Formats: sequence, structure tokens, C-alpha cells
Amino acid sequence: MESPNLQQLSRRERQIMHLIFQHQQMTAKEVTAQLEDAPSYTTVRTLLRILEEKGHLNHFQRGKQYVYQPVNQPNEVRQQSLQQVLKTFFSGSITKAVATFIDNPDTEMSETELEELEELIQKAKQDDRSTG
Amino acid sequence: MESPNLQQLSRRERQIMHLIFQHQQMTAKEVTAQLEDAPSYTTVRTLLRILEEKGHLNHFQRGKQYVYQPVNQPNEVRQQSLQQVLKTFFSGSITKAVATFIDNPDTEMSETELEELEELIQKAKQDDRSTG
DNA sequence: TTTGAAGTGTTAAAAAATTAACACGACCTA
DNA sequence: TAGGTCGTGTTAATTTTTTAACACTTCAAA
Repeated sequence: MESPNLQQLSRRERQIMHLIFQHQQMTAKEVTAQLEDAPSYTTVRTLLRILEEKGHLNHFQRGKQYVYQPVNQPNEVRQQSLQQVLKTFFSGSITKAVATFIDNPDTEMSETELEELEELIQKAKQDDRSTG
Repeated sequence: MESPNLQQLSRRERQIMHLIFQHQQMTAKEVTAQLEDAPSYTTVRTLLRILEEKGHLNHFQRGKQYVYQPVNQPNEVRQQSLQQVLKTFFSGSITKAVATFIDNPDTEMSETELEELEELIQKAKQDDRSTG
């Protein structure tokens, strides 16, 4: 089955998907509580049902409630969304993205995180050499 | 003035903005040519005019044609969009994003790029130490 | 000075998204 | 077992988005 495309989502649908991606599992009530400019609870339920029909969400029952979660392999969606931002704003370059991130005064990278990142790169360099 | 919010855009508007961010400057004709499932030329012009009204684009005239370009400071928009993806899919961590990028078999990082990235990190570590 | 080409401006119909009222069912408790 | 609460399902009105027809303007060439 074709993986449902996030780009096709409407404004509200996207907003809700973002929330659910962050939380992994949410009920209609939780979504309503967390949405900015939230519409009514009934409306949110309708949207959740539509998103399920479109194949973006599925749900299971917990007590009376429906708990919704993303259908897609998290990794696939992540890759796709990251690529999209890189392509649009960073000429496809992750390096440019990192540079921008580091330059952003609102975000702080701890020394630990910087070292983790460094290790990743060391490892990638090794792999690069060994595979050609 | 309040910076217009990309999150508020409709599907088509978003699609067009992404294109124009990538190209920096585009005419209605160019946008029409590059859009997937493009509607008519007239339709694209209408959308461009709406995006201009909403403050996302402006235009200047080149010969007869209108050439549209993004209004916003590229850096601000980049930061915002990157943050959004990181928050939604990577718990806000650029390191996780880089890890995912490296793991993606569809993307190859050249040795040069890896080294650039490494330098960035070295520099950030130094700055981190010197500022506390 | 007429004609055609290539652009923009105006307007409005059609389709999609957004919203929510209302009905229904299960369960708990007095 | 009657009534209230908390959930879902159905349906439809309203608003926004999407679409494009048609009119107008400018410029260049015959």
C-alpha cells in the first residue's frame, strides 16, 4: 500500500498529525486540549476519523475511549519530513541545517550532545572509507 | 509587523511557497510548470496574489511579467521550519536528525561534507567552553 | 491603426475542509 | 430500572480553498 502523503493534509489535519507524532498516542480529548485555537471536541473526533480513513492514523480501544496513533513507520516519516525541510530551506544539505541550528541563539547544544554528534560523524567517516 | 505564519497555509499555498523558497524567484509561468498536478495558469496567478496579500510573497516587474519572491528573512523561516521538524519527529534534537540522515540509504554524505560538519562541531565546542 | 500575443485583474462557481448539532449506546449508581 | 455521564456515529450547514472563465492592458509587427 502506498504510504499516505503528509503533504496532502489540510491545515487542521496536519496540526493534529504533528501533535500525535509528538505524543505517539492520543485520545480525542487530549488532542482537543492541546490544539491551539481548538475547535469543539466533536470536530476533533471527526478529524481523527477522517485521518484514520485516509490511512494516517489507527486506533485501539482503552476502556470506552479510542486511542489514536500514527500508522506509518516512524522512521520513514521522519526521513521524508527531514528531507523536505532540507530540500526547501537548506539546498538538501544537513550540514547547512546544523550550521543554522548552532547559530540559533534560542537553542543551546550541551557539550554532551556535541560529543554525541561528533561520534556520529567519526563513525560515518569510517564507514565511508571502508565502503569506498 | 507580525511575521506571517507558514503553518496557516492551505495545501496549495504551502506547495507554492516551498517551490518559491527553493528557487528564490519565480514567475507564475514557472510555478505552473513546476507544480505537481498543476492547476491552470490563471489559478496559479490567483494563488500568488493571495500569498502576496497574506504577506508571504512580494513581486517586482520584469518586462511584462511579475516575478515573485519570499518576503521573510530566509534565516528566520529556516530556523522555524527546522525547529518544527525537530520537535515533531526528533524530540527537538538535531543530533537525532543527523543520525537519521546518515542512516538513510538514499542520501550520501561526501567526505568533504562530513569534514565540514566536524569543523562546525569543533567550533561549537570551543565557543561552548569559552562562554561557559 | 489594426491585429495578435502575452501578460494581469476581476469575479464567481465548484469542491474541499471545517465545524458542530444531535442521536445513540454502554456503563455506573441510586 | 431510571437517570446521568461519558463515550462514539451520523449528518449537514458554514466557511475556506481551489479552480478557472472572461475582460482588460500593453506592446510589437504588419
